Amino acid sequence: MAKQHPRPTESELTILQILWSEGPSTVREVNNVLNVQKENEVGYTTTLKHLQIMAEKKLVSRDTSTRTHVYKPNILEEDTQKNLVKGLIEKVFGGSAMDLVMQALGNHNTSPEELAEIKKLIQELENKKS
Amino acid sequence: MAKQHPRPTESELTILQILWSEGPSTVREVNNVLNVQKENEVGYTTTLKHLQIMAEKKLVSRDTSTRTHVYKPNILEEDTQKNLVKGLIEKVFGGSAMDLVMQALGNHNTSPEELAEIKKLIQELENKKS
DNA sequence: TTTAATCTACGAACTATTTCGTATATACTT
DNA sequence: AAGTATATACGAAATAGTTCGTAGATTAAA
Repeated sequence: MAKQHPRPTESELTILQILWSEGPSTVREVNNVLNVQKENEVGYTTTLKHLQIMAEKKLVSRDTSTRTHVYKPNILEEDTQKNLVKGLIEKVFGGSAMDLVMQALGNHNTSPEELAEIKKLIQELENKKS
Repeated sequence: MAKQHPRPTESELTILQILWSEGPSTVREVNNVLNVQKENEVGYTTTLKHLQIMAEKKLVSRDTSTRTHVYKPNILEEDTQKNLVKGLIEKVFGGSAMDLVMQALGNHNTSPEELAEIKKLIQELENKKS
């Protein structure tokens, strides 16, 4: 059975995104990324604190062998997406994955190529069923 | 331009679900539903307080003409779903609605009928594009 | 080697959310 | 009418999340 990590908060999710896309990073690096993408400055120690708490929660692990610690995500981006989608489906769509899909497709621009890809996936799912 | 309601919290969302499915309800009624669906009892005044706050935030409106107030949702379920999906796509799927769809389809059981319905929607979207 | 820069740890303020007790008013029962 | 049940309002404790200042240690620069 897989371990049960607590659900990341908003801020934690933002930081996880950075770690997923940038790879293992120092507090300074994470903080820099935060400050280019956000309009409102985030203090260095704020980011530090977040990462420390995330380490306590085991959302990240860190290498403390050098003075400047290096943090890396301890959970997979895909698993996190999966959990959040699952939660949303249960919480807001009465358990119907399809309702969410319809909503997402209907209200957001999706290119013909993407639609084709989805069709391919549906095809595969239909084959698996039979 | 549409009005800007604050995003409902978890608890508020739970209560909104009840109002959407049950229609205009009293505090007592909402509280009863909460207590059958949840394992842990929720105090009456807790539910009352939630609804009062939600009224302040304009998430619900209430009829106070009788002693026992009647609350009804002030926002549409569909709009709320739309906002939450939009947020999730931006926050967790890098803006790609398709990634969310793939995730949702891949990880949850979807019946052949539902898949057919999604295909129909895709068809419509493709026609619209051309 | 003194000074400046940078790092972690820690505590604490501040805000948001959740929960409920108590007071007070109103309606219902007997 | 007296007593019980039920309603709203309000305050405030309890919990969770966010933000940052300050202290002390370590490294880099002058």
